[in-house]
Amino acid sequence: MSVETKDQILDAAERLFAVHGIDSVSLRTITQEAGVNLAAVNYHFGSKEALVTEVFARRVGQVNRERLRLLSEYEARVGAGPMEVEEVLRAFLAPAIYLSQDPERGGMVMQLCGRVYTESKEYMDGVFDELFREIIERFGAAFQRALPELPFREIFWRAHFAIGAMVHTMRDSNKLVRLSKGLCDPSDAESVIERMVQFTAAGMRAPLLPQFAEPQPAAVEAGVSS
Amino acid sequence: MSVETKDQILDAAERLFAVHGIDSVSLRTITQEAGVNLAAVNYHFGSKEALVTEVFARRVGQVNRERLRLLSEYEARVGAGPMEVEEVLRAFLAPAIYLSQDPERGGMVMQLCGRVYTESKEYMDGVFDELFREIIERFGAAFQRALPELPFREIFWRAHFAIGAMVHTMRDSNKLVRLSKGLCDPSDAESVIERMVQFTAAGMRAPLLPQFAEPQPAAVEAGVSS
DNA sequence: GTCTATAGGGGGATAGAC
DNA sequence: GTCTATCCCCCTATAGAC
Repeated sequence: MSVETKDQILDAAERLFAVHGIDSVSLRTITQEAGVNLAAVNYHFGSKEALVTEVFARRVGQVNRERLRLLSEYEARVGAGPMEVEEVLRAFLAPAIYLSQDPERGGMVMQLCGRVYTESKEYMDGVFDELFREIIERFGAAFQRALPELPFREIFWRAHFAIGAMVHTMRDSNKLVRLSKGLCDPSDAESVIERMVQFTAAGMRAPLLPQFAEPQPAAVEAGVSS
Repeated sequence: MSVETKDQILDAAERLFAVHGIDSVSLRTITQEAGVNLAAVNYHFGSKEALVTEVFARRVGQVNRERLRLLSEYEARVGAGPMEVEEVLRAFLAPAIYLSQDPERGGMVMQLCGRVYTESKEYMDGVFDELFREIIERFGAAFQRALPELPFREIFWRAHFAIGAMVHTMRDSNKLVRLSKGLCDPSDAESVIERMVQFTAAGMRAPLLPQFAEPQPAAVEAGVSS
């Protein structure tokens, strides 16, 4: 059936991209790994670029839906009360890291998701923006609510740093193990998530440096001077 | 002169790798950009892999020497006194970020250095380890001294997260500008460094979660029970 | 939908003249 | 040290039979 072939190609491509990177993997290798014919890629996807985009969109879409589900769940739980930045971060970070425990994929997905961010091509910018539009809106608002005193620009910067910590861990766990001579073990997703939440939450809460404070609104200054 | 040709190739390769990535850039493109003959690459470097390794080693070596210089300077300044984690982080982060102000390279180096970490190939593992051996030793000790209550494993994890924030910023400043719709401006290296030091220092100082505490050494337990 | 065969281009590396 | 010319490989994409 056609759906099977398409999925076999997607699965094989995902596996190979995760290990070797995008540019290094040829359609020949993918179709061989998938056990399908070379021409099937162009029949089902049209081009290698389109295949790459679908591989990434499939997994990122899945992760982002789970992120939004967790955030909605937390929003329902706190109601109108205050938000904890740890919980917002956990909703964002856990779905990506947690996939590494998927027994069917043996830790490959973590690397794959890391590559989504670091190797995304220009031709994917449109898809990428669309996949993250709602994420940015919803999580931006949640961070703003958890850290009301922080200018939005600083929230964006700090979220960017947090994403960097996440992506780097997803991509380069091999390097971490090697450089730490085995001291750090990234194979236990839950403890990775806890460490990451702890680190990034502290970073998000860091005091605001005066040079990055918002300029005072005119109304406030007027009130002081009058 | 031969040195000129070699450097022209290195410069052109660095510039092209920074923009397009390693696998996407051919030797033909590099030699064309450098204004030298195609065969010159194999004459001077032996292979594309060797060229790639030299491009990266040249820049990383330069950054790492500056890191060690700044750390030594700070160590001399504090003498036997306590160390501030901010200063250790600044010595590590600033040299990489600061290069983006190099007027001769117009911000390309930030991307290039980002790729050094995220696209380093297996064949570079040996060179990579050698380039970072002294960095890990010296900065590991400095962090341990600044955060004496933290188990070394946690220092390693947190430094890994900090490196992730750095690398992500170096590589993907375009995406940050685009997704933030211009709100975040990574072109001012000094304010990027300050934000990054602030974020990562807070993360490094985060309280130790009980499940990650070191098991008590036997001598201490013996002392308590006796 | 799936295959074979091939077009058509670009890649890294090298031999050998200068 | 530098060039030209070329070998031989692998790539994506597609035409056309089944």
